[in-house]
Amino acid sequence: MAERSEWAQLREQRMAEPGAHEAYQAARLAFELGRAVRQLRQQRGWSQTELAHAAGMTQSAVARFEAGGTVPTLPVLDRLADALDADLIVRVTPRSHIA
Amino acid sequence: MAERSEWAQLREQRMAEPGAHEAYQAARLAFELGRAVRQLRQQRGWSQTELAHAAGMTQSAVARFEAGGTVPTLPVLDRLADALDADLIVRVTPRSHIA
DNA sequence: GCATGCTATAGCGTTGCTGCTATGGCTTGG
DNA sequence: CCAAGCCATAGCAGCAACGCTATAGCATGC
Repeated sequence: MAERSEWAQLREQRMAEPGAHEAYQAARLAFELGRAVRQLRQQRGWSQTELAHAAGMTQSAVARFEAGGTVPTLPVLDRLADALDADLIVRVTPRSHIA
Repeated sequence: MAERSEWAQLREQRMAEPGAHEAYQAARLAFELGRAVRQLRQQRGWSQTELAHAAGMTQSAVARFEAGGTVPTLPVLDRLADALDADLIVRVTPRSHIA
């Protein structure tokens, strides 16, 4: 874990900055979504290449996304979810309990 | 309703195209999210300008988003939700029931 | 009439995600 | 050893969302 990818380091720097609460949350979201998708994919025994094809993208895009390389856009998330026979749920709900 | 904005027409065209299932879903999501945010904002009795300021953006950005003008990105949604004291929930869950 | 406040659009520069190809490392099987 | 498959990155073009200013429409109040 000594050396990391370019964007992984950049993202980490961002998250460490003082007034970066928003960007931090976004990066965190990207990370967790990536993990969720990876989990679903592996549960189905699919390779990144297979998922990529099913979702209309390339293996590199899947890899980048799963690693949290970028904050994905909703269209992409939707296609991935669809390929995985999953539902994409996006909601803005009044805060019930403070994090 | 005879004349519409540029992007409203563009988006409608996209949604009408034959093989545009994915883009259609994205546009739909944008629309519903916009409505949800607008509702929350109005519940608080805020103007677009006030919300914009609280979320670190301008009134025009809020208006464009609420009208479904663009498919919002997760960072923006997060900031809006935060300004509205709301939680942004994004999840990819295995399909429980077919739509 | 005029001023004020709220919302909707237009136009434009900037940023960042997407989509792609190509490559390298790693493991497994022949 | 070599081939094949999987995953991670780099580098680049293209494009859509963002962020902004300015403006117009439409009410309301003076």
